[in-house]
Amino acid sequence: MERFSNISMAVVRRLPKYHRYLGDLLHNDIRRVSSQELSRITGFTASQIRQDLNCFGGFGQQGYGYNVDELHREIGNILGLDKTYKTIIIGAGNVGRAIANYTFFEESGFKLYGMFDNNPKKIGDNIKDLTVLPIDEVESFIKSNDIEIGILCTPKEGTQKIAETLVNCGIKGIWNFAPVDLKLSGNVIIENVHLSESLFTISYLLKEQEETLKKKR
Amino acid sequence: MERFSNISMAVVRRLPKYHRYLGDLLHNDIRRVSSQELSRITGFTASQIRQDLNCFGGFGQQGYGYNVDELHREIGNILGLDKTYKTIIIGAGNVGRAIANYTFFEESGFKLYGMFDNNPKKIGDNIKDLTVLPIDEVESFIKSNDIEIGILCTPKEGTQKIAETLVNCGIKGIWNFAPVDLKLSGNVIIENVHLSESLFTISYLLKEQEETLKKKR
DNA sequence: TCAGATATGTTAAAATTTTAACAAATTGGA
DNA sequence: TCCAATTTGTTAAAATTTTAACATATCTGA
Repeated sequence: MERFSNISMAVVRRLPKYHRYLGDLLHNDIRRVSSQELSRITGFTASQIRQDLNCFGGFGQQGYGYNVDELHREIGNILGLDKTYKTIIIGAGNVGRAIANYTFFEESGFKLYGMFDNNPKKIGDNIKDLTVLPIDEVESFIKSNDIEIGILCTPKEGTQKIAETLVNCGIKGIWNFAPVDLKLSGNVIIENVHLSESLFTISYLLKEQEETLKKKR
Repeated sequence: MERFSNISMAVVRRLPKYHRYLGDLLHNDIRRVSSQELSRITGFTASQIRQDLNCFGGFGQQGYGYNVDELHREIGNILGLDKTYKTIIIGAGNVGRAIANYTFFEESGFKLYGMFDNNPKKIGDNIKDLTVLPIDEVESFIKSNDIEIGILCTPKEGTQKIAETLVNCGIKGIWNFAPVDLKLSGNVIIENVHLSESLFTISYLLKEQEETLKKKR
């Protein structure tokens, strides 16, 4: 991924974990934490944690550590969790429905405004408090509702085309569950959840482990 | 992740992509491909592709390139796609149901043998051709059916405990959709799908991009 | 108030990952 | 048959990421 920022993706992908663990600490009324303790909890090295946090500023205090509440809030801000985002789901199949009903989604500031499908059997279905709309209406819907994020839960085939449509409508981010790598121009953010690749990785690791265990014997 | 193999996770995570793109080529009756062409398609550098493939053996031929069919098959074998795996799903909520109905899952050799939940309202539900069983029965079920992979679609709270149970029953791999990092001893493979972290990453990137665009103006 | 303990921010080193370079092998057309 | 073009496998360099080291600041208990 080509980006302008000097923060590496490796760091970015650790931020949500920090946020989650700090939330846990907060939940347990722990007010103060050192990088060493965070290391014990998260499994990252203390050095890495300090270095990561320092990308965004000195949140800690020498001799004391980090204030849990403050750090949790700061990372939340860095992650943009203070904002809310308007979203739609394309594809009202199993995955689309699961995301629609995923409570964490709205808890994190992502508000679902609409669901779309091209299958006449699904159009008109009620999912949560929404009615599935025909895909033809997606362009006008995005424009009139200022939708920022599109969630693609479509089968492989139509996905590239619909993604292009979304980008043309000015969508800013795409959460892609379809097993394709989208080729899109412009400044759109793409975040893939490639379940098939995740599965294949398990398959590989299981096979690898079996072979290593075999050799050890 | 600590592993015995000298193949890095970075390489492993690219293998499913190679496999997918080679499948596409095969589907289009393309018999031969160079690392340069693969680079164009996949977005990885030709150098990286050659280096990755060479971790597993010399599949290509100088002056010719790679035979698509052969390479596709070889990578499939490396990924262990020739095998089948017996799986169960824990948690018959939205995510659990989506996975159960995810056709790609069974196409890839993962056979779903059972679904479990602790909610009396869900126990007895029919999902696909399976009936949701009470979680108390999971131990005996795993042992008597030689289940190899457990798919955790449970809420945050109970997940660590149920994972420990699975490991004690001899499960080999866990596909974890719960927003927790499992702490497990032994040789069990853990593959996380942390949707919340994926969401937060989008949120971060959107905010970052907005700020960069603002500066440019 | 003082001194040892603690723990950050930061710089430097080590490790890993990616990219580049190129020799050697093969292809394919004249 | 021969030669230029192609393309791999492999080695070396560059870039990135992680880990270690340590000076400096703050805390805490006596």
